[in-house]
Amino acid sequence: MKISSVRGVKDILPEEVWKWQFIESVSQRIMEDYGFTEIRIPVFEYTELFARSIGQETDIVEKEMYTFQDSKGESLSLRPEGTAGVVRACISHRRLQPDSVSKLYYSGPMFRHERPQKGRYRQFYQIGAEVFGTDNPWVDAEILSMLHLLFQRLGIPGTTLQINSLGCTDCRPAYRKALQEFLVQEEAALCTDCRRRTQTNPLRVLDCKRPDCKEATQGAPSVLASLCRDCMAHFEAVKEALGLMGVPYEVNARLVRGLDYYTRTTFELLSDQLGAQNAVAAGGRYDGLVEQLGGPPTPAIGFALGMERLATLLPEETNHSRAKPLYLAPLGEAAMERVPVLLHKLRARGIAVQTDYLGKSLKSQMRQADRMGAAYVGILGEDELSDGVILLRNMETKAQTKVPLEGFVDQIAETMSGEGA
RNA sequence: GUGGGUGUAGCUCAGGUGGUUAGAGCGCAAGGUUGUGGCCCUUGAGGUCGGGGGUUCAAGUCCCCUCACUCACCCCA
Repeated sequence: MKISSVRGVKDILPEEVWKWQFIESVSQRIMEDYGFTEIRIPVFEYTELFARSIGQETDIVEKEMYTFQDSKGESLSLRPEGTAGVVRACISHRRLQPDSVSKLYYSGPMFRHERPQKGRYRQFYQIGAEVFGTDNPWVDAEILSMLHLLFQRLGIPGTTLQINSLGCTDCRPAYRKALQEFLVQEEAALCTDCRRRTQTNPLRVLDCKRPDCKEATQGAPSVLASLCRDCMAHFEAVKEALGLMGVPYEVNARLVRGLDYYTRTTFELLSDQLGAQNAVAAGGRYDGLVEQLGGPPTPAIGFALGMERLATLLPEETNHSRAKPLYLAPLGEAAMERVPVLLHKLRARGIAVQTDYLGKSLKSQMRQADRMGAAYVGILGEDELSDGVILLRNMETKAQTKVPLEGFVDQIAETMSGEGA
């Protein structure tokens, strides 16, 4: 029986895995520098957690979660995103104290049952970060500057940062109502989806891609114009800080987020090279979520970035070269018998060394050594064995020297460290 | 969930109007040097032509179904 992988998931093969390692190591470094520490949370939670945080009415919860019952009949779901779990963990462990800030990051697979598409998989990897305990607008700007720096370090070209503010519980309801009234009047010009959204989630109509809908909502009231004084001041401060730091951005008053918990600052980092799935990173403030999930009132902000999307944007030349190994080429059975112990001693000294296990010809072994980028090849044949030496070939200069078997490990350790290999 | 495109060796792809043993390049393996890499040359391995059904004397090629991939809608990182 031929077994295949599940639809919408993919293997990250050895040729490509460097991209994930690179993204992980660079972002980990930056986030640590910004004062974030890692938290590792479960891949599944009670379904209710996601329903209450992301929003019962959202598509993610309504039809995209991998939900199942365990043997006790509890409804569990594979996480469709990371923020809910992080918030839950912080509440569970009572880590959210008044007047203190905590900064956490996470990474790992998320699961959503969507139709697979370019940059959209059913198991996909995200890196995310959250700041709890302050609504200081400088922190919003700090998060954005961190993303800006991250993309710079990764060498990702052609991205733009869009920001918006969705207001708070004081000012958003009024805006929502005003927008709804406007949309009802324009209803004739809207697509069927947008007519439905007018009732369920009017803000999303602003995000519709259809030209007709865009046209019809040209004159729609702007969120930004309806912000209360505090939200307005907050948004102005974020923009000012970004300006002072030289982080380029665009204000997009139609930028709306899909998850219900967002308040005030929201943002997306868009790429011009990804087709329809063009959001590489996105996030925003969610000042009400912690309390809503049963924690103390705690303002918070965070983001998540999609690793697959980022990986496709990485310039190929980013590929880092790994340390050039030593290749041990035995010839004949007597020589091959000496190999295991020799390998062990070399590796115990921290030397990267590889060998042939198939008893191939020297020519084959040389080819193989060349392919794996070996710096040196140690040839051990009958002649060498009887002389008690190993013939050490420098693959770059082609120079060959006889090294006594006795001191081989020490000598090669010195030779290879001397070249920073 | 809805539409469009595509499915031939590990990879990238050729295979007019259906007609004998299905091809190339790259990659892989062996050899060209009695024990020596990159270039070059030779040879070789590797394919139920996504799967199933149908039309036909004959199907990789036509028809139907199905699955997968892909792009867009939708949704979103």
